[in-house]
Amino acid sequence: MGAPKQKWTSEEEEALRRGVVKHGAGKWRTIQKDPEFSPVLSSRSNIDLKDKWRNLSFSANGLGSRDKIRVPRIKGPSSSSSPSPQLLLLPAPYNVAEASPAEDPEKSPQDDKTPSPKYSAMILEALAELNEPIGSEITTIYHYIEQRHEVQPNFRRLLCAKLRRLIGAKKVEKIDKAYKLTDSYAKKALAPMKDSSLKKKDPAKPSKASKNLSPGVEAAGAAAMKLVDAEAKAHLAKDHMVEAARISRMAEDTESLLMLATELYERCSRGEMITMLQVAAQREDQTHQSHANIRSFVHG
DNA sequence: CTAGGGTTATCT
DNA sequence: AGATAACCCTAG
Repeated sequence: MGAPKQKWTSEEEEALRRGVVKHGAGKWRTIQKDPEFSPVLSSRSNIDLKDKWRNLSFSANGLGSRDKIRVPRIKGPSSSSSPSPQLLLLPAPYNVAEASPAEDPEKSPQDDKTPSPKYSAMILEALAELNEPIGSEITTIYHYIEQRHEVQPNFRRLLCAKLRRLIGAKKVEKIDKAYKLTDSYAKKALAPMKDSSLKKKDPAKPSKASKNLSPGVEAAGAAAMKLVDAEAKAHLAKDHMVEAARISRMAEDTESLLMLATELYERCSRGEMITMLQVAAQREDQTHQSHANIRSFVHG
């Protein structure tokens, strides 16, 4: 079968564009059947057209400009004056004007701690944090990382490749559609926590901030946490909660913390996510009133 | 049949 | 390793 990979030719690409202009995006079968483009696109299936158009769209508006989220209209409908046959080729992704490598004062070569986001680390951490015995679905991992770090629109595709690489490195195991840390790697990851207390690689690590919480508070918090975690947006909530706690630095106050959890719980129950800054702000504003509410919540 | 998620191959 | 393009699979 030797069909290594069939790259799209300029003719095919243009035929596709014209087809979309003529019939509209989504009518792949129609375009492919149209005698006008049929000869050129004979070796392409309707699905191929769709996929190609998707790639084209992402490249066109993914990085350069996000004005039009979809359908990069090539030409106006009544343009019969100057066809300009080959000016249709897209200028490809406009890289967001990367600064010249000549000077970069803020970048010190010696500081190699975080040269780049390091996707591998993010994935590994996500997997470790999720810690699902059956493994984590790729979309779950994606969402987890998405809220933790700002990612690009093509990150999803990247994730796939990354995962595959990690599997090759025996760090990750794939079970059906789920990904999980390999046993050996998990051990290795947990082992070095014996004497390396100076590990401040990630100061924003959640861990357990609660120390002297009263039973009631702890239970309520755990309950809220659990419930939230069950939802799809759980990762978001969890992390944001921790973040908020950090920002406010009033986490020591058990009631404050509970209040946060309550807020989160209520919001999440309604199905939407909110920015923690808002919650934090609200919290400060209505601290006094909240205490009463919290008590009611705990007892009721 | 189409839309979208997921996978593999190939190029920087 | 990061990114992109082509390809495959499945739900609606």
